[in-house]
Amino acid sequence: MPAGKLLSHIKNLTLLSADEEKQIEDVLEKKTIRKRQFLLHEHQIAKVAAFVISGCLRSYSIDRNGFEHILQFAPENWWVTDMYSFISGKESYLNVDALVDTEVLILSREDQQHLCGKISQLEHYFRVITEKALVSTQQRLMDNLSTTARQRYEKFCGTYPGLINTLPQKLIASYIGITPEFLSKIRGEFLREN
Amino acid sequence: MPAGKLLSHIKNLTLLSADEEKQIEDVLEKKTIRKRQFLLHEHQIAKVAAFVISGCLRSYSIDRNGFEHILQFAPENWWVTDMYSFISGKESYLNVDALVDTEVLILSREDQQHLCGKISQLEHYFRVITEKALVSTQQRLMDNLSTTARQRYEKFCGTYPGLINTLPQKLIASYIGITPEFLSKIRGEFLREN
DNA sequence: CGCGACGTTGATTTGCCTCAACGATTGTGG
DNA sequence: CCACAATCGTTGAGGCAAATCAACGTCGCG
Repeated sequence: MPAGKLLSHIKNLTLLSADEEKQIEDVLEKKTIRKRQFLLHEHQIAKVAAFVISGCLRSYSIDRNGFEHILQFAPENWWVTDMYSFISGKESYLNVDALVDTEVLILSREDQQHLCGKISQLEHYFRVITEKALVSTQQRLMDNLSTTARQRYEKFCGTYPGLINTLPQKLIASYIGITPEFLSKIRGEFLREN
Repeated sequence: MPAGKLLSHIKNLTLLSADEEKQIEDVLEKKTIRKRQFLLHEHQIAKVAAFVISGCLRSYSIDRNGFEHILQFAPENWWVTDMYSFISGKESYLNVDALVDTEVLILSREDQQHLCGKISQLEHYFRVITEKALVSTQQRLMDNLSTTARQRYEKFCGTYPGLINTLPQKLIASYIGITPEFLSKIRGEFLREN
């Protein structure tokens, strides 16, 4: 039952009847994305969103100078897509690829909209998780406006202790918005203090 | 009929019966917020959100050095609150105040949740506008990670041509994440080029 | 009128970037 | 299973975008 993890995730926030569960399961497609493979390329249309069952994806953009900026890591139990493209139907500006071999459930925007019209608990679920995503993006934005690179790194360590030792530092640097070299220097200081 | 603007806004995205409109109107409270008055102070609990009928609010945080960082301007037809506090019930970290005399409709989280349970079109409305808010916050975050102050200023001018000549430059600087002095210098260059 | 916020401008400082060189680690083809 | 390339992390020298600090003119408002 590959959809089990997602159904549990939904049922943490609301209730579903057995019939509703079945309707949801029926539209989901399980998929494996191998390390370095893409779920979505920029300039494509993001017709689907992915729920991560195991592994880890990331979404990122590439700026005009060729630098990557990571918007989101998506480990177990996270959704990921290019939300802009997903809701507008226009070209995405994000890439989504796998940091390790990853299993996901695929849900198309079309199926999502259709099901949300039929199952009000599902619409509730998506409203609530979108609200949470908004809050965390807002807080990250405010952090970027008000704190130094070092403070952001310390906060990242506190918030994602699990990812620290898994991810290449390159990716952490990209997420907190600095160069890998500068992150290395911050960590240097850091160690020297203890 | 003070709720007219909000009902129109909802009906741009979905359909409402006359009875549903009435239920919504019944829980809304109209309020006037004079220039420099607060809708919400940090460390309070954000029990309500506000929909702006006329005027303009802003939400902002104050960092440990006493500097303000503007998260959002809320002109006509925008919602504003401290989303973090609104959904979690915990202490807010944002302030919301009025830049000019402003008329708003007040909706409590309690009423919102209750009505969304009864009127599925309303839940749909809030899901959709939350998705849009998420997209615009994500794009602003990516801009802050990948562009220079000058590019952000030019983009701001393009995106909010209406606000440029209304707002003190101080506030624009705070929104794009630079000091007022540096914004002044950018504008200096800018003028000298034309 | 006079005070206090605002915008401007210049001198100096600083946080972070750029570029370059070097080991260490990973991974890959033979 | 090894040799070699590619990628990653570290370190240092130098540079640049933006912050800081300070002085000054202007304007709106009590």
